[in-house]
Parts: sequence; structure tokens; C-alpha cells
Amino acid sequence: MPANSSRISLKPVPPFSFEMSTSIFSGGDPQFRAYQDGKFWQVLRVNDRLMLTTIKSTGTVEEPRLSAVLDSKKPISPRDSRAAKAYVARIFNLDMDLKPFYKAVRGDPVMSSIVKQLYGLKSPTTPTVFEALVDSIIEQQISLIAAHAMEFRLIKAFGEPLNIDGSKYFAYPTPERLSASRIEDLRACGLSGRKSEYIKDVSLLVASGRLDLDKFEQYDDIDKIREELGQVRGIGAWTAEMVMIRGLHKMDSIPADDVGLQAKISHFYGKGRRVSSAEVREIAKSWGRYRGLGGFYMIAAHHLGIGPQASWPEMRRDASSRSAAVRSG
DNA sequence: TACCAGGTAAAAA
DNA sequence: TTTTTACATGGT
Repeated sequence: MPANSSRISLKPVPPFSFEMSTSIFSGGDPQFRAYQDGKFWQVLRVNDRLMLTTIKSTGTVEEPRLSAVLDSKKPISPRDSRAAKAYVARIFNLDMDLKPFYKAVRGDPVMSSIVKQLYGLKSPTTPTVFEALVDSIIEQQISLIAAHAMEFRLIKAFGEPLNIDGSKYFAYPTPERLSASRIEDLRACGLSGRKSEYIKDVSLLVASGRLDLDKFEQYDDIDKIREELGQVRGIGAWTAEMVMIRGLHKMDSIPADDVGLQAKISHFYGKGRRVSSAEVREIAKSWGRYRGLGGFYMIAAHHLGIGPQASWPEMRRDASSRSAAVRSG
């Protein structure tokens, strides 16, 4: 069956750097989600049918425009196009305005230097909250490299395939499919028995409607989200934070226990040792109510090999002159 | 080889 | 109540 194609265009709130915002996906699996040669693609489930969505930039950072091609096995209606457009806007947070964040961090020399170098970078959100939850469970405790290998195995084992132009792609597995999986098949993806149970149980809760992840989008009180997610077996403080940041884009929170974030903050803020979660919270205070975005910028800066540059020695000089003044006074 | 990696629940003390 | 342990894979 030949594929149906449709094209949509989007107008992100500036500034927006498509290049920067997609480059964090450059290590992805091309059968699931990847960024190569200026194009980002991923299979999305739109109105309960699969669409390969391929996006490229047709604008600039200050006047951003995106163009997306939709490929599906079924005809694409205007309603489908609108829904796909909403998904793309969600994934890249196109409607978010970065300027208040940039304004908020002006008092922090380290972050100020980083945001200059990452100007226009927007933090992504998963297409569904469920996907953020399952990935976060997989990423508990182990290295991201190991976790990503397992995530791709899970996607290929349980995700619905889509063939377009002779290439095979996979959509992220649905709660229904994972809730019907066997523990031994989940374990075959490399997951521990414990994580396999968490994922199957949580999928059953979501598929049966007993756990409504989407409702958290409407919550203004993020402590209430922490509390409700924390009731679920397999979701601790860290996983709840990850779901809020990655799945719900609640950026007024920061995963302070995260060892990866602690390592990056230690690096950029010139600490010789790993900072504590209390220090993460203290440093993140200066990022205002966008502290989650600040954490994302730390991780992205490290991933893209960006250094603290001038701000680092400046800060150290300030710090030493301050302490000298304290000593003399 | 051993240890660490973007933790958590359950057992033991 | 607080502390310790098992768990899985991939890189160093």
C-alpha cells in the first residue's frame, strides 16, 4: 500500500534554534527517533493511527519556521494534520518563551555564559506522559548508555511497526501492549525482574484508567503531582521529578538527587567534588522558576561540549576577592 | 576484575 | 525506625 503524505508548517515562539534543540537526539535509533542532516523524525500516534513525522527548519533562530512531512498508511484528514501539529509543538515546546528564563539567570555568571552559547535551545517533552514514565523507570540507577540500549529493545519488541518507503520504523509501545506483556519478555530486553514488574504494573494502571497521567497536565501544584505519583510502586522521588520535567514540562522543579545533574553542576560550577542535592537546590535557586530548564541547559551544555568559558575564572576571581575582603575585614 | 552509572522496594538490624 | 541489600547492562 502506498503511503499518504501531507505537509504542515509551524511558527515557533522565538528565539528557537531547531539545530540546537534537535542535536540532543543525534545519538538516537533511526528506527525510532533521530536527527540527521538537518532532519528530525519520529513515529507519532495521531488519532490512534501511526504517522512518520519528519521535521526540518525553514527559518532562523529569531524568525523560526518549521516544515513537517507526515507519512501514513491511511489518508490524512485536516483534523489529523492539526493533531500532528499539536504533537510537534508539544515535543519541542514551540510555544514556550525562553526570554523570561534568560532574564532570570542574569545574576548567575556561569548560567549566563551557558545560555549565551545555547541561545534558542528549548527543552523537549515526550509525546505522551506514559513514555516519560517508562523511560525513567528504565533509567533508574544504571548508566544512560545501558538504559538507552534497553529502551530501543523494548520499543522494537513491543512497539507497533510502520513501513514507509521500504524503511521500517516503530512507535513507542502503548500502555495496553505493555500491560499485556510477559515479564520474561520484558526481561529479555535487559530489564531487571523488578523493573519489568514496575513497567507492567504501571502500564496496567494506565491502560485500565486507574492512573490518569494526562490529568497532571492541569495541576498547578507540583507537590500534589509528586505525592500522587509517589503512591505508585516503582515511582520514587527521582522518577516523579523526571516525569514532571520530561513528560509534563513542569520546569519549576529540579531532580536534585540526580547523579548526572550533580556531576554536570560540579563541572560547570568548578567544584572539585560531587555537589550534594542540597547544593543543587541552592544553585538552582538563582535560575528562578525555570530551574528545571536550567538543569536541562547544564546537561545539554555538557552533551554539546560547551565550556563555562570566561565566566568561570571571573566567578573564581570574584569568589577569592570576596573571601579576601572577609578575611581582611 | 571491579566499580560506577541520571534508584527503588523490601529485608534486616 | 533506620540501614543494608539485590538488581541489570555497558563502559572504563
